[in-house]
Amino acid sequence: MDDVRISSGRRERAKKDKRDRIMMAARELFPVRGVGGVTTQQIADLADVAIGTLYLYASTKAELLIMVQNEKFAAAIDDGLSAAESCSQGVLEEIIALIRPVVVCVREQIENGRTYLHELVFGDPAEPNRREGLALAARLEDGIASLLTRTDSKGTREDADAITLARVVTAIMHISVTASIFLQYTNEAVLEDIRTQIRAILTTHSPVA
Amino acid sequence: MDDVRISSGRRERAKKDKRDRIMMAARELFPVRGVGGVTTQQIADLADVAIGTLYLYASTKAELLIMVQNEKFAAAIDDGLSAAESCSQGVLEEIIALIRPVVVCVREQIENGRTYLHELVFGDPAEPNRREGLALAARLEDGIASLLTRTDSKGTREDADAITLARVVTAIMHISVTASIFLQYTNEAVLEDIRTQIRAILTTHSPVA
DNA sequence: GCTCAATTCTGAGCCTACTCATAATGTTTG
DNA sequence: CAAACATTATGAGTAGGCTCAGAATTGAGC
Repeated sequence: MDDVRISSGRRERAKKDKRDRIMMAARELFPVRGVGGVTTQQIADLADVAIGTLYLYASTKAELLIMVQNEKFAAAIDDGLSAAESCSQGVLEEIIALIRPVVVCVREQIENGRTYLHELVFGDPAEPNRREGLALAARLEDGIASLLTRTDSKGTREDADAITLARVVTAIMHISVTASIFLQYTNEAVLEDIRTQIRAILTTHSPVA
Repeated sequence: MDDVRISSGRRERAKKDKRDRIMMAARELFPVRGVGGVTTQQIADLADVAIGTLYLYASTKAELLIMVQNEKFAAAIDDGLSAAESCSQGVLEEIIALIRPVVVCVREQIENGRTYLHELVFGDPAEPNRREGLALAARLEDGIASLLTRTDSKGTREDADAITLARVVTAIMHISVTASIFLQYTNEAVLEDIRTQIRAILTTHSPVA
């Protein structure tokens, strides 16, 4: 897939097999015990590979988590995009509709969710899975941006502004989902809080001088 | 200070001494090598206490970092507050003036800075030093909020909105300073990026429906 | 089939944050 | 002053993420 040499069948198949087993093991263990409750050794054992091998396929425990969470994240974004589609209660609610599945998904196993978000933002953007996760985040941001441009049919807002505002919305969401203070909140309470912030940034008209 | 019993001198003094030595050791080592480049053992050695003792005074390595960074953070906020005071180029620039020292301070040793911010937001808010750090963050947010209310002499904006917007500004700053993508940027580039985002949220007027 | 190089796998071992049973030190009481 | 109690200090030990020197496997050339 990424090498010029015609790599022989057996090898490739064995590698794919291992990769799959590792992914499956991670997919099974992380949700149940949480990142902190699983050791890489346990994942290696369940995948039936040596610990060293595990680290041949994922350079980091976080990378492993990202692999797993990317799938859920992607699904949530898809849900959000179509939910936003069939929602005509104004930009604010459209954005919320888009965001809701993501917030719910991240908070479903909050430990994994917040670690995931943190690792995406904080970790090495070169690592392949992180790249993919960042691409997903970009997809989300684009979705928000297009909601902002579309509804603004009066032509008041520039496209650049929409993108910028989308970034801000993302930042708001990130903090509201990640910060410890909100851990005890219900999903709806968090969403309400996010709604308040988005409303504020969409309403403002200031003398920016 | 926090106990009813009249605790006798020697004990108290010894404790204060140790606390001070630990603080000094952390203050000396973290900036030079970065959080990741220092072991708790090294700090304990320099402070001339056993490793176990270290953990009697700081429950975590992160706590230790927070202790040290809180001081810098506090100073930066003070700088920012007075800079914002003597700046009359409109809200936007006032906010930037307020924020600039904080951004600079956090990015001075970026590893420590971003770890600090993350630990503040992510860690257990009950731990004493984190409490203090969060109080500092609140101080910053209040500063921003009051800039927003003050300049808005037309009475357009509610106080509640100002506080909400201040939270948003904080979120923007947090991400722009923490995310790996911005690591290579210069301080001014980061500030320019933050400026763009704040301008966007202050300019918008949308049909919120 | 056999040799040799390239690739992949392995797990003992390293590093470091953090704990906890025990020792040392200080304080109060008789 | 000694005994009894309370507080604080100690560092060997534990746990878990991650590495790396060597073993095992595979495919190519003959």
